[in-house]
Amino acid sequence: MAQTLTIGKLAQKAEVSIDSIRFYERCGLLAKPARTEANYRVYPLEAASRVRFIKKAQKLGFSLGEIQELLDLSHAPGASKADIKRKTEEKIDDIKAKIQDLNRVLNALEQLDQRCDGHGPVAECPILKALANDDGHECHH
Amino acid sequence: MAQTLTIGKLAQKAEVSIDSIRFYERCGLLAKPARTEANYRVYPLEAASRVRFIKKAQKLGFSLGEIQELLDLSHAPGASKADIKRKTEEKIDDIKAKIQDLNRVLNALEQLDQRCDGHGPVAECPILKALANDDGHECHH
DNA sequence: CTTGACCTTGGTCCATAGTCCAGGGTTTAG
DNA sequence: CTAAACCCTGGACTATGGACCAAGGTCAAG
Repeated sequence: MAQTLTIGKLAQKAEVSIDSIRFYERCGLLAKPARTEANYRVYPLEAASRVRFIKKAQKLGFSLGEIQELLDLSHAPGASKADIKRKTEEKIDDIKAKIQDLNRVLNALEQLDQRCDGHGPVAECPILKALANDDGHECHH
Repeated sequence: MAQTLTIGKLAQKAEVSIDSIRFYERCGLLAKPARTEANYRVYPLEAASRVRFIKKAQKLGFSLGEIQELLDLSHAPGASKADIKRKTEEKIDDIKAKIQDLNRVLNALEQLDQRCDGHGPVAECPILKALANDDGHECHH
């Protein structure tokens, strides 16, 4: 019977909120669906796969804009696997760069943390001192 | 002569924008400064250290809200070094968690990437297929 | 005295990915 | 028939960290 889905059923099947589905539609990630007489959205069953595609790609670090590019490519007649692979590898590099940034920050924080024994009043805190001192900025007159 | 700074000079010394300084003031990170007759903000020289404190802490991953907590602690009479050390360690854990999340995403992306040889039309792309298939969702009827 | 550089307030706007709400109409179960 | 559960639109709101704007006042150099 249910060859089609209402927005609520689709949301349930794809495990997202109704609002998200309307949002994806506004962004162009989801095609505008057919409507009933009463102006209700009517989705084919395959719409659930599409929404889950979006969710999975999001979990892999792709933004909605990037996901749209992936979906566009997947329908483009001239597109090749290399195009998708390239986008994947760009994202990989992207994430590696973020990890490196975070590792640098982590190292800096750990070094500060080691300098502080955690005993005594805040006035002598080496962490605060490190943040407060003006290394390399005050002597350019 | 210049025992004090205008907002423009302060911004220049601390290497931030004028807008940032006003923004920090609105957020309570920077005390409201004295004013001239003409209603210009007048800062003591030490204000530059304070602004640079904010910038450095930001580079270490602290949000403005967290920085305000650090600054509050640094002036609280009962605060101890342990309080600062604790906040630092919380941030360390925070960043470690982010790195782990990113590493998980990275692994998943790299596995997908390896599955694709990069040759041929997009229709057979294993990456898109992996995102499109409905593992573990379609069979609960 | 005029020009340009600086300062003021209060407000809007950006990206991101939605959430929530009001004020309607519709459909379904009892 | 009625109440609950569903659907519609459009707009406002969330957090973050500012950037940018208009329209005006002020200050220093030439």
